[in-house]
Amino acid sequence: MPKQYSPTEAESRWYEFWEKSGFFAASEDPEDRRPTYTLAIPPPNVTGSLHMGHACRTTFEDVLCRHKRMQGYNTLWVPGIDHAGIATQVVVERQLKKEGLTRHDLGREKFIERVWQWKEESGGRILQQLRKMGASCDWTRTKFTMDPDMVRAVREAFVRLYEEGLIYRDTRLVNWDVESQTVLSDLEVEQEENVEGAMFDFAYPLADGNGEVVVSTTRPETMLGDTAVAIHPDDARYRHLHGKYVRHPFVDRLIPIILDAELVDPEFGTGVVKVTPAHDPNDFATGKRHGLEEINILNLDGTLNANAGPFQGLDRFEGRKAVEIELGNRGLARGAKKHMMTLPRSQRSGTIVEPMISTQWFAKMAPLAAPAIKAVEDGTIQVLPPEWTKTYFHWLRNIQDWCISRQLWWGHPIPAWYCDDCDHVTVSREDASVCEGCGGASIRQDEDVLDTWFSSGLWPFSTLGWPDKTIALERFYPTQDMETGYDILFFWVARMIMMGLHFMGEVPFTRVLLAGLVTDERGEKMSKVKGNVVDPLDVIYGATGEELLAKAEKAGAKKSGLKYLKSTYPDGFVAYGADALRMTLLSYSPQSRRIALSIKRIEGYRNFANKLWNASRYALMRLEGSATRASQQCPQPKALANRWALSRLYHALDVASTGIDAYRLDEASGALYHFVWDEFCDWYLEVSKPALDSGDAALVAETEATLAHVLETVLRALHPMMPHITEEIWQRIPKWDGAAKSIMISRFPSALVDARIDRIAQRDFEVVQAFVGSIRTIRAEHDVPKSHPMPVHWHTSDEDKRSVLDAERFTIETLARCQMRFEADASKLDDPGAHFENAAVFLNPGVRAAVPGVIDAGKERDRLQRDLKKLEKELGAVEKKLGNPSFVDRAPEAVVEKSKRDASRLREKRDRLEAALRSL
RNA sequence: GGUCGGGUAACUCAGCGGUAGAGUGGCGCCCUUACAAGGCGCAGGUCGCAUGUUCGAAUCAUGUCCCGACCA
Repeated sequence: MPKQYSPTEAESRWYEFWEKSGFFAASEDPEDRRPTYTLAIPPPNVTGSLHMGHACRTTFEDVLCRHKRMQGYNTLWVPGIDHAGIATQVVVERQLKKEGLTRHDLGREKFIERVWQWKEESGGRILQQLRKMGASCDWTRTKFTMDPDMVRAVREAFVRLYEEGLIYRDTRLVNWDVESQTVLSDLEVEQEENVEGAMFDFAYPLADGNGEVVVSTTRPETMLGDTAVAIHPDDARYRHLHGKYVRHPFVDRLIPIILDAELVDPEFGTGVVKVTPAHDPNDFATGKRHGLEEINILNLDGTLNANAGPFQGLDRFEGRKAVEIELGNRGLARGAKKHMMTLPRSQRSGTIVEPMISTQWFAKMAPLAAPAIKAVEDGTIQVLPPEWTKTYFHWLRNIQDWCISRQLWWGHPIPAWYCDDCDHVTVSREDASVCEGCGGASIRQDEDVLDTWFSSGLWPFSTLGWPDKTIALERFYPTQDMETGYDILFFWVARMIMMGLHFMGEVPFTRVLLAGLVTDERGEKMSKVKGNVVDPLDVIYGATGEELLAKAEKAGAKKSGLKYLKSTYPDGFVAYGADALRMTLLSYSPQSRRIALSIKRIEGYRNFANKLWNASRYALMRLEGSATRASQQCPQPKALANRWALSRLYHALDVASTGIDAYRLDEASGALYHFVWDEFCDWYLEVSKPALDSGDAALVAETEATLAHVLETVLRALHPMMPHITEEIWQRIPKWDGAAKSIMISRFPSALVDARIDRIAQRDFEVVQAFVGSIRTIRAEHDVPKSHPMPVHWHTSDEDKRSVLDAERFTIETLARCQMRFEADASKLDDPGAHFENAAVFLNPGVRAAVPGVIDAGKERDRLQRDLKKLEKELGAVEKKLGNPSFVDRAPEAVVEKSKRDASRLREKRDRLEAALRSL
């Protein structure tokens, strides 16, 4: 085995082995009686390529799946991709543009063919990339939301909801994306806050020629669609205007002055509000209240239409300018001032969304939301971390109907047909050829498609074969966990719950696990423009600084972004490997909403992988030539270190299991990390050296057995988190007959079965550790070279400690490079200065010692005084506490007792330290 | 405007009523045959601020100041 572990080659080799061996596949065998564990992947976009968010999701999910699989569950992790309506259409349209074409040149059918062609060639490469993370998905069941069976499920769902009256068509004010030229749901509109804009004032002349009213707006062009001017009914200033009209300066229209207490805040601005029912949500509602005319002034591409009169044909922003200028020309402009505002932007295209009146399909949400609320309220579905339940409830309790139609070509067509001869709308599972209403044959299908999230909402059951009653559906629904980023709690999780409950009558999963968003190490959102995107594949396989820069530049990073990149990662990344990345992502608490990924941290876990690798090298070297093999039975050693190792293993396994079950993967991975590094490597392996070299056959045998056992067990425990390296090592470990072919299908260890708690061993070993530690400190502080022999005169009046230290003498002497001499005469240590020349002293609980001939008195005095100071501070705090009568009276007895014990221990130590100082 | 987070060592974070923790970084000594991607040791914090509850507060409550997210 080489000194350094190199992940790149090993990772792909083992991944291929697992996949080929069929270890990822879930079983539908009717004889298979194992309990199931199912998790549906949040399907990434077909246009997507792996980013840290995916890497994070994948790691968490893979840990959960591998853990359950190793625990004997029939585990199904359903993979798949989402057809991502707008995103995909944009990608293909961009491609066409390079050829000088638009989708309209091709026509709908050809365009869709083209999208499929693109999908086959370059879509879904993310599924390959997920494999690089080690994802143990059942790839044989990979689904795409546009697959024929998904299409059928979507149709079925649509038709049923329609039949139940939960889907309807209506004309209302919607969010229009002029760039993508489609409607958006409320969720797809993002509010950009604190944008500096202008509040423009202008006057409407009164129709009777007796004056004017001044109104304010941030969107002057909308005045072209004004159909009222509103004032507050109680506003004394404008009482004379009641019942009057103003005249529109550009289009021939008389506009009524209406009274509306809801819309108008008399304190704001002039207290007069222009009303544009067709282009503003509040005005729309006002229009409904007053029966106002709704005048649409925009074309679908955002240019002004014929209703804009002289301004027809101008783009909306040109129109704004032109209206301002023209109002100025006519002497109606009344000035403008800066105004901070919030702009609605399309999540997809980024363009400013225009409220527009349009006829669309909607899904009624309230009846679907009620059971979804209940499922979380009554605990059928558990949300972790639990803080999110409040957000979930808030959204569902205030939910608006969901606009589900989109004016795209790529997506699930809406299965509705309109008749030329009558008003009937035919909604049907099969493609319709005649009108259901009049039987006429001249019908045409709705041209719109469904919101992508509509098909995603069916994911947990559509992927299992719904609407058919398949074996898979029967067996694997409901699934257990849904793990995803909190950013799609509404988009997806809530909708899946609603759909699952509605169509299956059962929740789609019993736990929702929400993780934070991955950001750069400054906590800023990763973005191509900022140049701070860390590509998981670069982390896994390595990339030079130049490669990173070139990539960021190509992705459109700004200068400042490139500068940041250059200064933060000047040398790029070495190949850290997927396991190191996984461990890093796991180490962040799921409570935190931000995962500020730091390369340094990844490096730390790469080092951990290397540490594990070298520890294994050591163990394997020691086991070579021996008949000892790792066994499934926990050894029952007699030697202290071996018992201690098994006891610490117990603790680590216990925390790891509890952590995984509670979705505290940070705690689980942390426990194993610290066990491996701080206990197994730092102590146990060191202690095993003298034991294995002792020549004591019994000791050698039990140490070998323990060494093999602990290593093999901890590898299995680590496997869900670091699948590749654990397999690479595990395969080399001599094991029991009939061991599984792969660690991934072996049994996940349990503290009770595979380890052995031993409090006495822990207590005793701590004495050894403290002793060794004290000597090391003295050695380091006094610059005593390790070659220099260090006689240690020690004493204890505690029989247990005495026998531990005697028994472990050889171990301690090896670890601390010292010679232990028991000092029977305790008084010598009361005044070490009198009996030992230039002695350093240390005081461990119950054990005192002097190390002669090592010190510079001045340095030792400093050291002891430093210790004393620390000690006195501690003691002071405890004594103060004990001196407080109400503490002694009111605090629980155990706490008081502990404080008393602490106080006497500290006092004793202080006395001895003072004695040592005096005797210097 | 509403809701929810967060402000702990130089950095990134954990802890969330009983004497402040980790990783990274810093400093010193070591190329000791598992590992320099390492070992050993050391130094760093009045836990945003202010009040309160409590025998006891980083931890609970109230207020306040910053930062962030989501919703309107």
